[in-house]
Amino acid sequence: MADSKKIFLIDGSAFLYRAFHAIRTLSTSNGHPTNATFGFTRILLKLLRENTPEYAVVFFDVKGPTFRHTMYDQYKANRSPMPEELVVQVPDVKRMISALNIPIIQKTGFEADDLVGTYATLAEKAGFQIVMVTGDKDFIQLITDKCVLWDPMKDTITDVAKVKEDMGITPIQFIDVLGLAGDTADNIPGVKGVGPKTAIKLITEFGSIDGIYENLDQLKTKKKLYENLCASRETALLSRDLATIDRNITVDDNIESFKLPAFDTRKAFELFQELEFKNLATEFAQETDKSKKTYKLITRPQEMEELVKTLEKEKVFAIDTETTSKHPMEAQLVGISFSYTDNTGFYIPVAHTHPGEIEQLDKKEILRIFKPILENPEIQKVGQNIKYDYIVLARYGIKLAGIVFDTMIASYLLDPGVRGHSLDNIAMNLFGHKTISYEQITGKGKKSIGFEETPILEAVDYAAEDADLTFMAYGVLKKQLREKGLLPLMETLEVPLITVLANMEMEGIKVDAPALANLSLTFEAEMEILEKEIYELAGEKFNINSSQQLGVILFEKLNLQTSKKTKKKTGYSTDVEVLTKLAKTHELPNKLLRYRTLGKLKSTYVESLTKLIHPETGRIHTSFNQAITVTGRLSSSKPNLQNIPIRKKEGKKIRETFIPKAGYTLISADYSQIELRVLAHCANDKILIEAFNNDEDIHTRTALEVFQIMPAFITDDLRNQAKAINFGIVYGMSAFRLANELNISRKMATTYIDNYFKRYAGVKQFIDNTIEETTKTCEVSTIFGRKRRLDDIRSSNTNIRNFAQRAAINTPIQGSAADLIKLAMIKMEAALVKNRLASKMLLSVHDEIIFETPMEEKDQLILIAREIMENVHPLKVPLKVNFGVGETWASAH
DNA sequence: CGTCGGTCGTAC
DNA sequence: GACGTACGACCGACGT
Repeated sequence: MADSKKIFLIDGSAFLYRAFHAIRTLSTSNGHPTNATFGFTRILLKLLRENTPEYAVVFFDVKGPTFRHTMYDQYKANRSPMPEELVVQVPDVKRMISALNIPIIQKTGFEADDLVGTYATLAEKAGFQIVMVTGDKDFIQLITDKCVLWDPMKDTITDVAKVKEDMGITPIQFIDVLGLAGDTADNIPGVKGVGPKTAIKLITEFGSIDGIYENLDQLKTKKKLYENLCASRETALLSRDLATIDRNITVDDNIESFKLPAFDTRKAFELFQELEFKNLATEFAQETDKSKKTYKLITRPQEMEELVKTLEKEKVFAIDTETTSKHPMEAQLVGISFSYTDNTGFYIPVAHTHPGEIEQLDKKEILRIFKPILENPEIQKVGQNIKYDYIVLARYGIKLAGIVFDTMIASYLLDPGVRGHSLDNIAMNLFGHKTISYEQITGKGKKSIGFEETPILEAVDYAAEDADLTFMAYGVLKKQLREKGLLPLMETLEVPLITVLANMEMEGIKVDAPALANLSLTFEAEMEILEKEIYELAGEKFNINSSQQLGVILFEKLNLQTSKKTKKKTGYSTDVEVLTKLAKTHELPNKLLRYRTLGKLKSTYVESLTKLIHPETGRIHTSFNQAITVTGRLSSSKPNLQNIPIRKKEGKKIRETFIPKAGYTLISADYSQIELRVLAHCANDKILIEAFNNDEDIHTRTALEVFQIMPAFITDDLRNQAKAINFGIVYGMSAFRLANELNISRKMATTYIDNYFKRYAGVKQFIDNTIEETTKTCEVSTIFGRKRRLDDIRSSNTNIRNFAQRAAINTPIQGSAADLIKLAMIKMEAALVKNRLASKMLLSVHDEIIFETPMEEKDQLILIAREIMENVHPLKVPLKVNFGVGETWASAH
């Protein structure tokens, strides 16, 4: 038995519905529903993987009347038609099944059930073991010694023994059970008053419907049942016939045609990509077909000289470096790869520690050969995150020039909403290629080795592929950028910014390490005391850093007033707002707030900054990420220098540890109200423009407008309230939030907002227009043409839609401000060079640029920076920059 | 022992 | 539910 062949007969129609209902909603970005397709795919793949069947076939019903409708015109009459969202998925499901190379069978006038019955009979005759794959109990009648029923969703197998055990009948008797009990789903009437239980009992006793009617007298004692049976004789027989699965349809009986070939991986991949099943697409993506590729190892000087000549002639090539670290300021060069035409790549090993058979040319010699071409601005270079390679090469004395394109940034500009613009992702999206993974070469986790330790022959394909795919992606992405009108933004803003950021990263910023160490000690000492006091107040030790444990102490042990739950409702909230309230009634929350403040400063700032001081430069070198934020802002990481504290006293001490090098000073150049100025420009708002043109204090002006009082009556408090309103507008704030913020009634907040929009009518118009336009196009743009997709703005979910609406308002404002400061940075660097200044740009914090300037250059730098930054791009309002000079970042601000 | 979601806090 | 954009420390659940 075990060696007989197994065939899976799959009830496609049943799974279509089950998948549709099992998975709530799922659709592609353009709104095409995919939940049923996804669910069906999952079931099918699970089936194929867990059973690796040799034979399988999927059956579907055909729309329209069947022979059962001829027998009984009310058959399935209560069935509502297939929902439209499912109808549109049927072709997808069938394409998916075809891509997996599983045959599909359907026949006009019959249901999937009858096809399963017929093929089960045929297969049994042919000596197969049969597994019927369905959740439909009607199929029980088909079970035999060779044929079982498997429900993959519940993972239950029903065989002859199970039927006997559950119901005490044989499978074939189940037809008669259905005949008596009927089936509401199929609108099979059965006998009135007889349900499944009674039906089973009757069939167990009498063997069949015929048996019952032959012995009807025996049931006279049960009056109701007897009467019902008498009245429904015809119906019972009809129901039985309706419930009987046809096992003898005329069909093509070539079971061998159900033998499964391998998947059509390519087709499946393309379909999954089309349906936006990302994980499945990745799974079905194929590794690059190596026969198409020419990846060459270059080790001899003559070969290198030849390659250089070719690259010179080609005028544009992709470059990629292999190194020992992800951080460009620490990385040692291990190898360089190039590609100048599709499907080719060259790898030059530079410093593999286990070269194997291969002889590496001396590093210096290699760099000498390639330096001229790398530094030649006429020869164009393309890279994937080329800022990284620029920094690495710069540390080897090579100043990479002629950078014209970065595939990571291109991918980002095309869709900044997508997280992840790695070459792997890009290659997958553009070519459906799975790249050779880094782990494949170096191993994973503990056992992993550095790239320098990889044998050269194993590194070649990996390294060359990166350059190859980068070059290939360059061609496609450039075309896509052009089509979307994003090429100017790329070429005039993002590409020139690459080297500006690289230079800033390399420059780094000095921190006062001893001062940091002192802070650490001070914080630590106070935290220790607080810790003891907190345990005492709590009456026990607990993990102070665990908000969960803290919640239990505060609200269950000490019975303090609970005010709110956490966002995801996982427990009590213990954030600042809550603790501050509680601090009025209990000392513990008060101590905790202090503990949290110090802990935050110590672990997030003091300790991490200390760790990140570069051993050679003694400075801190952040990474400015150019392809992360949805709005176009930069982000900063390792460490994040864009959230160094400033607002509170303790935090300010951190900022004070950022200092200039000897003989220099720090200068901060801060755009004043850049976002509100951008808003004034975009909204073309009369009052806002007037206020900025007159260089008024914008918060005071808003106070005047909103509160409708004389200037003399504007207090600090009123100005602060107006400030909150101004900020809120930029973020799309609600009356609820404003009321909370200002501690006023919601009604009052509504009045303020109404007043605001009455006075600033241009702003109101801008918000309405933006939402309306974005709903039409699902896209917002900045002044410089940067785009962000906002498909959610059409969501039927109010929360999601509101969120998208606020993002639609905020993005052009935040994004345009980001565009402006990026351009300012580019122009500033050029100006520093042109004026032969020794000043350096060190940091950019959204609306601020930090310079390190020789004392004697101070005034000149401010003059130049003001000129450039304030005139970076003409708007309907002037741009204003405030300067601060100081011996620490805190005092420069 | 790594990953990942949740919570909290810092900046603009 | 209720204000946009980030990074990252810590906890705790979960999987290997």
